[in-house]
Amino acid sequence: MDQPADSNASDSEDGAIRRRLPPAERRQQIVDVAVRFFAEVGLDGKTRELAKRLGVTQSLLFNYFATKDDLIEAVYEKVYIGRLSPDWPERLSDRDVPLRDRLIAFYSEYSALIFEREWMRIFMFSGLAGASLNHRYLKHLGDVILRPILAETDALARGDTRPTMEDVWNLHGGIVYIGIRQHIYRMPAPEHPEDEIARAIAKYLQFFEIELEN
Amino acid sequence: MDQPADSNASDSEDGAIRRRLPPAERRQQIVDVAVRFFAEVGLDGKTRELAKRLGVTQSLLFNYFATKDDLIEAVYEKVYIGRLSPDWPERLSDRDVPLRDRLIAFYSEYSALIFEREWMRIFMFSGLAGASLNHRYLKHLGDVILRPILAETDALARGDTRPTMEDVWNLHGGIVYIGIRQHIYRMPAPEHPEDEIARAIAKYLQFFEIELEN
DNA sequence: AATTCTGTTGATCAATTGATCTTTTAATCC
DNA sequence: GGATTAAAAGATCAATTGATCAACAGAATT
Repeated sequence: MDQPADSNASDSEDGAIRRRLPPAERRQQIVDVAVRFFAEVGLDGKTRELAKRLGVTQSLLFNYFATKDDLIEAVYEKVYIGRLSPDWPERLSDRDVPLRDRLIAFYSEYSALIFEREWMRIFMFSGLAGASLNHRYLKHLGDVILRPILAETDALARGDTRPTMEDVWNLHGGIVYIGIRQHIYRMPAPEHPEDEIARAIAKYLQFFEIELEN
Repeated sequence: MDQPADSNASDSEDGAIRRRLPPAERRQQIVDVAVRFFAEVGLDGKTRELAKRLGVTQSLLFNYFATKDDLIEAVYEKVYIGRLSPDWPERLSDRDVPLRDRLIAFYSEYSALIFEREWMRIFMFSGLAGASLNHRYLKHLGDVILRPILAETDALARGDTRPTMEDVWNLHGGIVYIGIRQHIYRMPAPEHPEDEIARAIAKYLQFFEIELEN
């Protein structure tokens, strides 16, 4: 029932037994499972249940993380790290490409990253808990993504109403809310989020009378 | 320090001592404080800390609620009940008033209700916990508010792109996201949310080429 | 094959937590 | 003013929880 009698216990790609992993690998495995676990049940999830999911003793966790908070910190980092690739500021500012295309390119890629249950929920849990990483992330997002979007919009806006930072937050929020509905509230998702993203962007650009070719 | 020696301990409007309240009043007081408490620390907040805030013994809570879950259920109800006044469907459908005015009226009133820390956070906590009240609320919102908005928009839209339910969710999400930023992520809020709401609505209507007077 | 090394287990601790129950005491009734 | 009622306190239970530590066992080394 448990596992075929494989004399060598430490292989079997994603099997169950494999005891005695090298530390780096075990640590990574713990963090991977912890991300899914805490994303599902919240940061108050119990170490014993996490250990059960890992097929491992609860005490083993404390060989790799001094405290539960340390483990959660590792979960944060695993989830937050690399979520915003560093070349987006310049790609968003590349005026050889129409702004609409830049925005669609960004939000298509970005939404593929964040419309993901683990990210979305851990981001929300950590936000509610007031985690500093959350604040830093949002500040970074504002500085590095939304502010350039505002600058580009402002450069192209033709109407008499100038775009503001709040306009960009509104665009952003409307898009992110798709993921919130799906993963936080577990409501049915739109079939083609890309289409909704494109529409949101069109709405945004049209408001400032920015033509498609600019 | 604690309280002037008021021989009758049970008055003093919002003072500290007043022991021995009538049950209905005590129950209400517990729920009121519990709403603020759980909104702040999450639904895993401990009964002992809640009791301390009430200036009451922990065991007293269980004289009014059989279990902690019962208390949380009471918190849900207190927070959810009456959040959507029942006359909005017709007010949103009153074509004697320009759609823009109807939308602004609704979202001004609605945002005043939901841009509130307790509501926003408990809604999010309960959403993450998968509470059924949360699902019911969102379904209700969709049926009773967003669907009429869609119908009204569709009746007035002049362009060749027809509005969809996702467009309405996008409008809604963009507005709600203001509150999420403020109360979940604790970011600085826009000074005049009403202005941002009006702008979001303008964006929405303009996309479907709906004039201000319609 | 024996030895060493270390990843992992199992037992256990102390603090915490939801919940129960007896006792106390403030308010009401006669 | 003393008796009665029930709201609240206080003590306590059993289960849970994060964390510790000695003992075990799988793999590498010699």
